Amino acid sequence: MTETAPELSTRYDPASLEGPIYAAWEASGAMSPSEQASDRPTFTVMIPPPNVTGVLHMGHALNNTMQDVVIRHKRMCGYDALWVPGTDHAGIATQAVVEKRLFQEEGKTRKEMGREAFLDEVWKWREHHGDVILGQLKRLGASCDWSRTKFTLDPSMSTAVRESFVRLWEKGHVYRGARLVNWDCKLQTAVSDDEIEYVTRKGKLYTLHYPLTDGSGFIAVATTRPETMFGDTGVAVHPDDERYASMVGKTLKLPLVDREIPIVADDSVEAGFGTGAVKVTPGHDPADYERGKRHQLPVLSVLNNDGTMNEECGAFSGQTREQAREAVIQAFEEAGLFGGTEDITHNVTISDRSKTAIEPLISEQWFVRMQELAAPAIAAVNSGRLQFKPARWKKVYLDWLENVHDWCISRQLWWGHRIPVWYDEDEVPVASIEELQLGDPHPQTGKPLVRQDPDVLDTWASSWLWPFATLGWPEKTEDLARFYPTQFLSTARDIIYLWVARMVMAGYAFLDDLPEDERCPFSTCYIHATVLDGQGRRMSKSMGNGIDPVEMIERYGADAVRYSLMILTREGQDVKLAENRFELGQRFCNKIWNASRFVFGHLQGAVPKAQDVPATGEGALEDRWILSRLSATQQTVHAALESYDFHDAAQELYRFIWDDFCDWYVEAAKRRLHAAEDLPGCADAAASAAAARAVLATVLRDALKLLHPFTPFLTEALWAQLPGDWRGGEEQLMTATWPSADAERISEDVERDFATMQDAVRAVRNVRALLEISTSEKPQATFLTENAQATSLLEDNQALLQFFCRVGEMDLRHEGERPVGGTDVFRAGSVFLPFAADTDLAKLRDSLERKQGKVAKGIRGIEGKLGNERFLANADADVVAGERQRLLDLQQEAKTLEQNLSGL
RNA sequence: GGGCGUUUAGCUCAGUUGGCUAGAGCACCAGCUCGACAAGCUGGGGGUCACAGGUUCGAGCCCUGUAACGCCCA
Repeated sequence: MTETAPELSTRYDPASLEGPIYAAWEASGAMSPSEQASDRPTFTVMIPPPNVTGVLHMGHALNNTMQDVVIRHKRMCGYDALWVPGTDHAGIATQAVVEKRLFQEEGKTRKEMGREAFLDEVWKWREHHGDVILGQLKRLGASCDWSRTKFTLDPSMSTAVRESFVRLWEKGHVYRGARLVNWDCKLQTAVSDDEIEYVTRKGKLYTLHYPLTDGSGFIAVATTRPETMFGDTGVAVHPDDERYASMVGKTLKLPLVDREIPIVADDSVEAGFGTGAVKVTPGHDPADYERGKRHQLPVLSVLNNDGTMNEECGAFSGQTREQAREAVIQAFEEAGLFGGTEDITHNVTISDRSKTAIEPLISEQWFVRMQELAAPAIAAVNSGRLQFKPARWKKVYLDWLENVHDWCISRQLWWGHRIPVWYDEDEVPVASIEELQLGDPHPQTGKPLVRQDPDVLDTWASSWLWPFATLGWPEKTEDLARFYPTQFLSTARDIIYLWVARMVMAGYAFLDDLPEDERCPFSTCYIHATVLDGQGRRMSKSMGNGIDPVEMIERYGADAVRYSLMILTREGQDVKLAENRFELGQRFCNKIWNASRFVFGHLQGAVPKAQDVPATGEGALEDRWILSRLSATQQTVHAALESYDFHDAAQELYRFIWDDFCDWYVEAAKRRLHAAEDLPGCADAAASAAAARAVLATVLRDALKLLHPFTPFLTEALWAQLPGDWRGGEEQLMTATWPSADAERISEDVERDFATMQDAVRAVRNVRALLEISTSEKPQATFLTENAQATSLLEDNQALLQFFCRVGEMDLRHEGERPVGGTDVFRAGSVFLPFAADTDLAKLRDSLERKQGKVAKGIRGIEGKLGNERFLANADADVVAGERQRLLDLQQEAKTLEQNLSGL
């Protein structure tokens, strides 16, 4: 008799299995939905495209595991499941990476190289270093349809981007103009409001004295940026500030440039900040820009695009901002106009990309008018067409859309979708989906086109088309008809407005030939947890506190990483991760592996048949019990997956596999399997063993299916070991059918009876431990129950009880003399094991007394309730009945404990 | 300044519409070479549910306030 299949080692070894299994999945083509549309419903997930330059981090691992769990579940449920993968060209990031490398390795700058040569280099770089992350997703087990992989700069995506731009242009949603934008001086491009962050830094507040033109003194202005004074076109004070009331309306002579500027009163000035008077520099500060507008002050730009002072700054021109700051202060000191320095902490605006200070700068850029596009995206959430999970993120989404600003979509970069606008010699623009040639006549003016707009579009201007451009839009493809709108989008909270809101806007803006309720690009937006390190800090490259998922996959296995992430991440809550947390999944995988080895060992040479499984309501108690638990677990897991409660599903599987199946059913089955071996030729024993084998096979088969979305490699490997009959002709688990619960098998009575058995076993084990009875000893045991019913339950399952308790002769009764011996209570009575000559009663007595204390406390609590008339009057009848029953149980337990103790 | 989240065992976290003696995993203590698994098995100890009020017959859960930590927006 072989207990285990020889090819299965005692430890699960993921490294040797994962590669071939993934290759087999790919070769099978099962990661793609069926070619032809059928009556099967579709289920579509679009991957949030990672940067083409990126490598997998824990956030990706978490997010993509969830998507894979969803897509595998749906695939098994019979959907035409499609998960579209791809990458994002990440304009600024990618260009910066290649620019840096070219400069370091070859000493070249992009400007020296020219646009085309530089772009060639970026494409080459992408060819060799891009899409690493997609390979890493395969390591994780992601079952994407790789045949549909998209890149946001693919020709089909370019077509979509041009189409969208021209449509917006034609409807007047896109415009060009000079506005104050966030300027990244290092990368020398505009960035949108969403690509900047605020950091609190220590800085200095300088006081400068501006003399009044009428010679009646000066006004002291407080500023953190003295060097921008060349662009000052006014000074503002609060209208209620009495200190300055008499000065409002007068003018000042701006030092160093001798310009006359007015003093204005404006509500936005904080009288308590600095001196209460602030310089107004509309060309270099968003707040001042607004103030300038309110008071019709001119806008003056004093910086070049690289952040140096421009020709407006006279002798200071050409200096850097830092140099100019020092020089200006010195000049003010020399002129006797410097009022001193104060240390402060203030917010500095930083570019997400270059991490350098953002310079607000007046610049000619392209913008999208957002308000009108936002309206249907707002309605989508309000109508329930789009659901957020957790729901609270709806508010974040709506807050942004309801206060949306126009979107600066042009970037002064080369890597990206070039703006499809051409100009004639009079600078009259025209937007075109088709590539226009210089020299061609302008469609409206007829004059020759002399240049194309040099700028490219913001990367999000291609990403926002992702849910449908990946399916072929603007072509009316079959894919688009079949798979749009999608069902599930899972992403990080920090791109709710950068990406999620814009995708919804785009769906409504561009898919206008679809009915209203089919335009929203997805029905559920799942906002996943943020992965933190063991100390609760965000994982970041600069802190070096990240955990590399690929390294974890290599150490613990992909399934362990996936499963750990799923069970550790509760919905909507950040997850703290340390490397050793993956041991949880590793141990669970190993448990599944070994439980399967046990089952396979007992199926070899004696493959049970489906009809060996006892009919509903028949068979051994443990059979009925585990089949009840199996169906209940199927229901719970399925419901949890349907509502995207990954933690709950993972938890329930853990409990079922480890506690119910391994600790109880497998152990219980051993008795019958061994009995059949020990009694060859005994028909009853053989039948009982066959039933046990059939139940083992049933539970394992369904458990592997239920586990598959979470631990796909392990379960696929084990599936291949399951006897063919039990695979039901489904050779590949990935595409096997999801099990449906047999509700008839779920029985409260059976579960209650088995729980009584478990409790009796625990009581015996506890006494054995207290009396230090070794496992090899088989003492006589008495089970004194409360009533005949309990006794007959134990009698019916006598052999099982004896096996679990490792006892010899058993005395089962509900009346008669109370034996002397080591004792504990269980939910239907007491157990007694005989004392040995040298038994130390202290531990036993201590244990019983502690229990007595707890029971007494419980009784007091319930008596208090039941003695309260208002409780009896107000509480639900079943709650009162429950408390009454509970009191009886506890009183019984107290009485038993009392008797048992006095018997010692 | 506004918004959101968190606070339950030494650690990481569950805890359903308010109703059993508040649960799990890890860690800890004691004992096990048990015919799948020592990445295992068995038993055990461990909690003033952040704090203060309130509602209720009854609060970890609902309400008000406070504190600490974290995130987002301006």
